[in-house]
Amino acid sequence: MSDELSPILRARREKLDKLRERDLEPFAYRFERSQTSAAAREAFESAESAGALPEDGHGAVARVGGRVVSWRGHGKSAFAHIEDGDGRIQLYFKKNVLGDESFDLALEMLDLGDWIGVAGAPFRTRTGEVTVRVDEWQLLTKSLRPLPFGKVEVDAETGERVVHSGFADTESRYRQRYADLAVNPEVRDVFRTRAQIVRELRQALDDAGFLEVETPALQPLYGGAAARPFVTHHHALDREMYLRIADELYLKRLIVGGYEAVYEIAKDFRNEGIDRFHNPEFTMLEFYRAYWDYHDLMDFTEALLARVVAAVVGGSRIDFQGTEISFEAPFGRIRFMEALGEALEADPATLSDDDLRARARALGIEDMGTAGRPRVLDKLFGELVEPGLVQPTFVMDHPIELSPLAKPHRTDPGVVERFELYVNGAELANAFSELNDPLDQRSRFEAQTELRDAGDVEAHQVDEDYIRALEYGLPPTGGLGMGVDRLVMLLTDQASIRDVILFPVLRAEE
RNA sequence: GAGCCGGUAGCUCAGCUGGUAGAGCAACGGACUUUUAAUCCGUAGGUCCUGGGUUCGACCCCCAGCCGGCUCACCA
Repeated sequence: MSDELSPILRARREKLDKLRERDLEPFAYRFERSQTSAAAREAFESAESAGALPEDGHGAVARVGGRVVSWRGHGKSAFAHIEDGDGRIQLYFKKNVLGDESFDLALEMLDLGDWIGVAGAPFRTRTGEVTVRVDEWQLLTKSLRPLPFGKVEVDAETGERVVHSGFADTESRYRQRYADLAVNPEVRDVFRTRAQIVRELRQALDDAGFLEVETPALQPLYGGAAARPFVTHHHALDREMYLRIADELYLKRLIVGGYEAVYEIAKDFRNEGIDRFHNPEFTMLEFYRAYWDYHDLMDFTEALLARVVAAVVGGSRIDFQGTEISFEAPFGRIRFMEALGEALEADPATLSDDDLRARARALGIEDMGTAGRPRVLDKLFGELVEPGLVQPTFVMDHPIELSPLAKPHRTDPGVVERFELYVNGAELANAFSELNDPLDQRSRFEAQTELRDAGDVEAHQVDEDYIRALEYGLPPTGGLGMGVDRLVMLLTDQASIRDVILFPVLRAEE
């Protein structure tokens, strides 16, 4: 930081110096806390309702710690709130209780943002708030930079918190997430819910007999999705390596190895654009189960999401940005070509490539000149059908060229046994009956190679080792990938992926 | 990558037709021993995102750039 401190920072440094001059340690080593703020309040209230409080109305002494988040001085007394992991509790500093020295020190030295520990007896103020009368206090950490606190107003009738002029600048909130979290408790709640969602997913899979595994994030070849990778270099091996874009091919190798059901919740990395649905690193759940096909996966996915939604929001319905979404099974199921045919009011199979391109152009889709037929179908689908898929819907049976790792449909030529789950017009999961014919897999990879040679940087590479694994024998297997961040967005009602990722990728600050 | 919007005090924001920057909160000093957006009196605080240009004069107009948001493009 700069050598010239702003006056506001200098004032705090001066307090720090004064504390040290008085041999008061501004950065303590520990604090013996007896209870959290919430526990202290509950203990007082239960004593109160049991009629167990002494004459003076004060409960048993509590030792609580936290960050000073508000301060209202009244001369020879002061009210403050501290906040800990459980919430806020009011403190009452009183000169004749603390003594002149301790009281004056608090007035002189304490700032919003400081961490303190206090010991004192809880009581109920005239206005009814459970409050700790501070008998002793101790500075735990001096804050040298003011946190961007707003003023919190609690509506007396509804009990709702209204924050006035808080910390709102999106850029600063993402860059300084620590400050965002420190002053916006509802942001902390989002990430608690995120942890709950991941925990629930994990438990559901464990309960269903899946084995949690870890596969390489650093890979010699990347695959399992169509995306540009991050490329890095291993010095000792002197070779290029890639950050994974998906776990898929490794997880299926494990099914070859004899595990019947595996899953992984991991970061994937894709070297692509950033917007409110995409962060370059994101969390993906993938699971694979022997003997299942994509119908089994759909049934399981419905149950999995129902369980998570029930655990997190307590029901089957959520409100997302003003839209009600129901996760009640069964989800809608539509077939890719049929849905597209309805939207086009014509059977896509009977339309020529030129017809399809003309339709795309009519919709304002550009750059369709070099795209192959499946690609055009995909674009048309994205434009015409996807936005309407608000309630959870499985889109089934995609064109084979779009799905190099999926098994051909058992009766319908030209398509594969695949589904994508759409919610609120966005893709949440992608799954298929896994292609387990190594000869077919090789020719699919080779078709990808042609796309690659034609300049498609996202086309698959040929993974010889993966084909070798398939040659040993992959049992019939169903596999699914789900974007965990997007699920968290839905269940926490956040419109941007950056609001469910603690430290989203941003450009350099300078 | 394109379009639109934004960047002014620590925070939230205002700033007219171009005339030399303001409020609330926070800070600092003072009053106040049950307040809670505490209140009252006073004080201080600015690289107006950066760099050019136009002008007697630029927070304001023009050009270029940086950063962020949204939309589009991209994206299994």
